Amino acid sequence: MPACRIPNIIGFQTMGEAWLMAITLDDVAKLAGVSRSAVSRTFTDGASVSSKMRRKVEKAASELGYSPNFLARSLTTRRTKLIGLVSDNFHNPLFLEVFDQFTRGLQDRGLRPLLVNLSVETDAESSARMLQQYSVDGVIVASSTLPPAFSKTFRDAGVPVVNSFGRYSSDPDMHIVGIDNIECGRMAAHELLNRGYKNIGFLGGPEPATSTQDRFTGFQNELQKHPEAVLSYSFSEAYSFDAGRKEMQRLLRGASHAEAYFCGDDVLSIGALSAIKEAGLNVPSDIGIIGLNDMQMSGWQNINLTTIRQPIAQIINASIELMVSMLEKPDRYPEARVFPCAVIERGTLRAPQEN
Amino acid sequence: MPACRIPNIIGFQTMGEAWLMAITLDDVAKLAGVSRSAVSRTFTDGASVSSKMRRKVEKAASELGYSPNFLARSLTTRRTKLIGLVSDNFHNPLFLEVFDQFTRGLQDRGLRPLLVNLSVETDAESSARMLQQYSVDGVIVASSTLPPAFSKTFRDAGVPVVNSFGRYSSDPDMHIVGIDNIECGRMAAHELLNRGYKNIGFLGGPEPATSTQDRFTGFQNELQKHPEAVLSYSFSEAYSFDAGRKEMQRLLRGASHAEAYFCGDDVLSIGALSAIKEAGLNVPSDIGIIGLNDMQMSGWQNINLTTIRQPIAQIINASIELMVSMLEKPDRYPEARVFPCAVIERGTLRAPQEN
DNA sequence: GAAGGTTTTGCAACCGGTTGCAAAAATGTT
DNA sequence: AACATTTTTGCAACCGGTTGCAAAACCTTC
Repeated sequence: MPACRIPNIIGFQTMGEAWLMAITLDDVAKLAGVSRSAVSRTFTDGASVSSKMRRKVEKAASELGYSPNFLARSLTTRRTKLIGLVSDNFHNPLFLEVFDQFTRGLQDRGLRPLLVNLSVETDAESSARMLQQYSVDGVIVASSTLPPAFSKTFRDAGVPVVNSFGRYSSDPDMHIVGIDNIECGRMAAHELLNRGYKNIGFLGGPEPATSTQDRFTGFQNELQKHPEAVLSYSFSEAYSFDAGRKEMQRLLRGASHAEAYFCGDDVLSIGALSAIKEAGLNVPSDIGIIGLNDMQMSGWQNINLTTIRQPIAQIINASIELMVSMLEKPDRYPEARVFPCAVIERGTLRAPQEN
Repeated sequence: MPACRIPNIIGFQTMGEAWLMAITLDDVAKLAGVSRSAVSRTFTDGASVSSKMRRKVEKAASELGYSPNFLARSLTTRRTKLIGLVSDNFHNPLFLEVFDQFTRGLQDRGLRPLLVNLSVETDAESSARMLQQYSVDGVIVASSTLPPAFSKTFRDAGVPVVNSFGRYSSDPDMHIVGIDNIECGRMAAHELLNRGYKNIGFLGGPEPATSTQDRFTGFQNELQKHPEAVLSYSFSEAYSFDAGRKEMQRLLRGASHAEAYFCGDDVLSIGALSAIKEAGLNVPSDIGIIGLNDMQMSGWQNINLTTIRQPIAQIINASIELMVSMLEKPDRYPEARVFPCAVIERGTLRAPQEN
C-alpha cells in the first residue's frame, strides 16, 4: 500500500490487494454521529439543516475528505449535469475556438461536456443511445454540416437538444442558433459587386451541406439583381485547406477564372490563396478572395484574409443559455436565434470602386 | 403530450405535466415475465443466460426500446468508462488534431472523454475533486505546459492518470508519454549547425514551462560542442502566433539578429515568419527558422515550415493504451514512453553547407 | 427412473446517494 | 406552564442497476 495513496483508505483486502475506497455518506454519518439524511442534506442546497448540524457534518466530512458522488446522486435527482457536445468538425481550426468557448461556458455553469467526435462512420442512432445511457441532461450539436435529421434523433429520444451552427429556419422544430447563411451569401455578393468585380465566382464547401446551399442561394439572388455580373461556381470536397487549394488549382488551370471568389469558409480560402500564390498570381491585384468565419488565423498578418465574421462567441453563449433554460423547462417552445455577420476588411479584396 | 415524444411514455402526471420516463430493467422484466436479474444478465456480457431467456428478454427490450443505464450500473461495477481529458492548450491548432485523435481513440475502446478546459484560474484541486465526483475511471492530462504537480493531484486522489505530452523522466512516478525535449533541442541545434549557421538563436516558448527549459538545455549542450557558434536566446509569453510575432519583431529591431532561430513551437514559428516577412526580409535567404511539432498547417504550401515532427498519433495511441492497461491493473508500475522526433525538411532553412 | 452433476434462474442485499413522511425538538404565543 | 406552530431530524423506501447464493431446472449416465 504505497504511502502516496493517502488521504483516505478504509482499506479492504481482496486477493491480497489493497484498494482505495471512496468515502461515502455513511462514513461521514457514522463519524459525525448523525443520520445519513443529515449528511445528504448538508450537501444539497436548499435543504433544511440547522447550523449546529451543518457544522458537525462539515467537520466530519472535511476530516475524511468526503465529497458526494454525483452519479449516485443523479439516480434520484435525475440530473447529471452532463451535456453531450457532439461535433464532426475536428479539422477546421475554427472549432478549436468553438470547443474552447463551449467547454469554458459549460464549466462556468457547472455543466460537464461529454465530447462526442462524430466521424463519418458512426451513426446517429448509436451516439444518441450512448448519450442516453449516460443520462446526459442535454445535447449540443455543434456542426454546420450535419443534417438536421441528426439532431432530431436526440429530440425524439426525449433529450433536450440545441443545434449550434445549424441551419436557420423561420419555423424551427428545435432550438437552433447560428447565422443566416442566405444573408451571408448575399452580403458576400454585395461586397464583391461593390468593389467593381464583374466576373465573380462561388467556391463553396461540400455541395450537400445546407450551409453551402444557403450561401449559394443568397449569393445567386444578389447577383441576379446585377445583370452585368457573370457568375461561375463550383464546390470543394470538404471544408479544408487541401480541398480549397485543389479546387482553386483546377480553376486556375481552366480557360478563364473569375476576378474574385467567395469561398465557403476561411480555411478553404486559405487553401485557395495558397494555390493562387503558387501559380504566381497576386492577391488582391490579380484575384480577390473573401472568406467566411473570421477564425483567428485569418487575422494573422501573413494571411490577412478579408472575410465575413461569424460571431461565434455570441452563438456559443446563446446556445448554452438556451440549453440551460431548457434544463429548467424541457418543453420550452423551440426557438431560432440568428446572429448577424459582418464583413471584416483586410487585404484580399481590392478597394471599392467609384462607379 | 406531443406525438413526437414516442416511442416510450409510461407517462406519469405531475403538476399537469407529462414527462418522458426512461424504460427501466423492471419494465422489461415485467413485460418478459422474468426476474430483474435475468434482464440484467442478458445485458452484461460474461453472464450466464440460456438462449431461450435471452431471446425472450431481447424481444421485450427491443419492444420497449430499452438500453441499460450506465450510471446506475457504474454504482455496483465501479466502472463508468468515463475518462477525464484535461488540457490547457485550447489555443494551439495542434491540439485540435490532438482532441480529434484522443476522442476517436477513446471512443473506439468504448471510453467516453469528459473534457476539462483548464483555464488559468481553475485550480488543480477543484478539477480533481470534480472528476472524482463523476467517478471517472481515469484521467489523461494532455499538456506540455502544466506543471507535473498537477497530474500528481489526480494520482494522489487515487485516480489512474497518464500524463500525455508531459516531461520525460528516467525515473517516472507516473505514466508519462511524450518526447525527449532535450534531444529535440539538440536535434534542432545540430540541424542548424549542419546548415552552416553560426549566429544562432533560440526563441523559446513560455520560460517556466519544462518543455521550454528542456529544449533550451539540449540546444545549448549541442552548441557548446561547437565553439565557433554564437548563441542568443529569448522567450515568448505563450505558445501563440502573436507571441512569436511580437518577439521576432523585437529581435529584428535590435542591433543584430541571428542568422537562424529554433522556435519553441510551430505556431510560434509562424508568428515569427510573419514578423520577418513584414520587415521585408526573406526566409530562408535572410533568416532561417526551424519549428517544432509539425502540425498540419506547417505543411500548407503557403507556410511550408521546416520543423521537427512530434509524433502525436503515436503519443496519443500510447497514452490511451497505457490508460486502458491501467484500468485493468491500477497498480501497474509507472512507465515513461518516449517517442523519437524527426526533422521535416521544408522551405524555411537554407540547404546544408559543405564545409 | 433415480442419482449425480451442471447450468440457469430468482431472491434479496447492495452500490451511494435523495426524499416524503412522521416523530422530535425548538420556538412562539397566551 | 400549557399549547400551537414551525423547524429539524431520522426512518425507510426508492433511484436503476449488479451479484452471491441457494433453489430449480436441465442433462447425463447407469
